[in-house]
Amino acid sequence: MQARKNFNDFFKSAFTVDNVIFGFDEGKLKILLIRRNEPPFEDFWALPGYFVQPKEDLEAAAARVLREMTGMENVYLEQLHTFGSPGRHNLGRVITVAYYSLVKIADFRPRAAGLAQDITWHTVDDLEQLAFDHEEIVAVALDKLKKSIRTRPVGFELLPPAFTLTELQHLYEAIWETELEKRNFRKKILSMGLLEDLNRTQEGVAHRPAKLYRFDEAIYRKLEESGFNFEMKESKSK
Amino acid sequence: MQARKNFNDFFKSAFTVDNVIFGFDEGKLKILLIRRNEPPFEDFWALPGYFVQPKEDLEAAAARVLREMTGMENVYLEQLHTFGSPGRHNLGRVITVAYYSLVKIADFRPRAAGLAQDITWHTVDDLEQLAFDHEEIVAVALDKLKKSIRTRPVGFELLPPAFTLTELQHLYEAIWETELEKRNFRKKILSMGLLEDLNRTQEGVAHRPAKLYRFDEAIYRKLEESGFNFEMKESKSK
DNA sequence: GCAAAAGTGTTTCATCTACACCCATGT
DNA sequence: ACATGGGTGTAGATGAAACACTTTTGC
Repeated sequence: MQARKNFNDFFKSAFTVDNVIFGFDEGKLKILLIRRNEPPFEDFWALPGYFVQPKEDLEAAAARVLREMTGMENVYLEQLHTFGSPGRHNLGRVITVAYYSLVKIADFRPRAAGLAQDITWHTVDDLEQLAFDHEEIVAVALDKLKKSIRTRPVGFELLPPAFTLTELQHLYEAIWETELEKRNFRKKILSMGLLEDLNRTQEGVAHRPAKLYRFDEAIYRKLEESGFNFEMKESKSK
Repeated sequence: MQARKNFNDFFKSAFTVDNVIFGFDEGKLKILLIRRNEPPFEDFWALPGYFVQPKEDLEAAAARVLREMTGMENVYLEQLHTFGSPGRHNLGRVITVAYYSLVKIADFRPRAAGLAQDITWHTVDDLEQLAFDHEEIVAVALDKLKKSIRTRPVGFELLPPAFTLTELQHLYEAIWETELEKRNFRKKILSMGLLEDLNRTQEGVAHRPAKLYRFDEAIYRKLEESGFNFEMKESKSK
C-alpha cells in the first residue's frame, strides 16, 4: 500500500444502480429497457438506472428507480453484482451496483420518468447492442436467474397470483432454454406441497380448462426453517 | 426522477474493497483480520481493505489488497456483495465492494503493509466485535461459502495441493457445522472422478497413513462443459 | 499389543426417469 | 365430432442413507 494520501482524492467517484427487470409474457422471458435520449449512447436501449442520491441506501435507490419507471412497489429485488471498470462511463469514474427484479408483467404501467422516454419489454434472446456494459450485466443476471429458480421458489414472482401448472412449466422452460417432461414436472412441484389448489379453473380457453394454483409463501417459510430445500432439476436428461 | 441536477454533485463518493479471506487450519475455518491502528474503530479487528485507486478495476483492487496483506497471488477471489448504507463510514459516503477469497493457509506470509499492523487468523465461530459493518460482511461471506462448496469444487482452494480424504471431509464439516458419514462422503466424492490418487501417503502420523489426493481441475473443466454438475449434500439426515 | 485413524460393501429406501393414453371444453 | 391442451400411473434405474468391522502404522 502506498504512503498515506489525502483521502479527499478518493471522493471523486459516483455510484449508480441499474436494474435488470425480468417479466414473463407470451411464454417468453423479457426484460424492461429504456431508450436513452441523451449522450452517451443516445438512442441505444439501456437498463433503467440512475445515480444513487447522497444519503440514499443502495437497495432504496434500486427500488426508487423501479418505482419511477414502472409504478411497481414491493416487488422482488435483489443485488446482483457490481460493475466498475475504470472506462465504463465517459463522465468519470462511475460504478454501478446492478440489481435484478422479478415482476408480474400484467401489473406494469410505464411511466417514463418525466423524460418521455420509450420504455418497453424486450425478449432476452434477441437483444440488440445495449448502452455501456449493460449487455454484460444482462448476461450475469440471466445466469443468476437460471440458478436462482433452481434452488429458490422465486419463479412465482413472474407469474400472476393464480397460475396453471403448464404456465409454470413454460416459465422454467423459457428460462432454462430446455424442455421438461410434463408428468415429472408436475409430480415434482406438487410433491413439495407449496402450491395451493384454488379450486378454480381457467376460463375462455378452447380446451379443457386447467386448474389454478397459488404459491403459498407461508408454508414455504415454515418448511425452510425446518431444513427443507427447494430444488428443481433441469433433467429431461439428454 | 427529479429534475436534472449538476452531475458533479454525484461525484463525491469513495469506494473501497474489503476482502473476506478464508483459510482452513487445525480443522477450523478461519478468516484473516487486521487490527486497525487509527480511528475510526482504532484497535478493532477489521477486514483487510482499502480505497480503490482512481483508474483501478475493482477486482484488481481486491487482488492488490490481498497481495499486499498476505503476499499471495493467483488465489481464488470472487465478488461477494456491495455494502453501501449511508452511515457506514464517518469520512463520508463510502461504499465497499466485498470480495471473498480462499487461500491455502500454509502459503501465508504476513506483510503488514508498511503499517506494522497486527494481522492474524481468527476462527470464525468466536469473532469479537469488528470495525464498521464488517460483521455483516463476514456473515454474508460465510453464507455464500456454505452454498458455494455445495455446488462447486472450491473447497480444494483451502487445502494444500496434496490432501487426504479425511482432511477434505473435515473441511466440509467445519464449514457446514455438521457431521458427515465417512463411507458415504468418500463414495460420493470419489465417484465424481475429480480426485487423482497421488500414490503417496502421509508421513509421521501415529496411525495408518492416509493416501494423498489432488484435485484435477482439467478433468473438472471438461466434465463441466459436458453438463456435469458438482454437488455435495449436507445429509447425515436429521 | 495397543491406540488411532484409514479404509471398505451391502441392503434399504427414496427419488428420478421414461413413457402413452383418456378427459374436458369450445367451436 | 374434432381439435386442443389438461391431466394421470407405473416400472425400472439410479442415487442416498444407514450401518460395523478389518487394516496399517507408530509407539
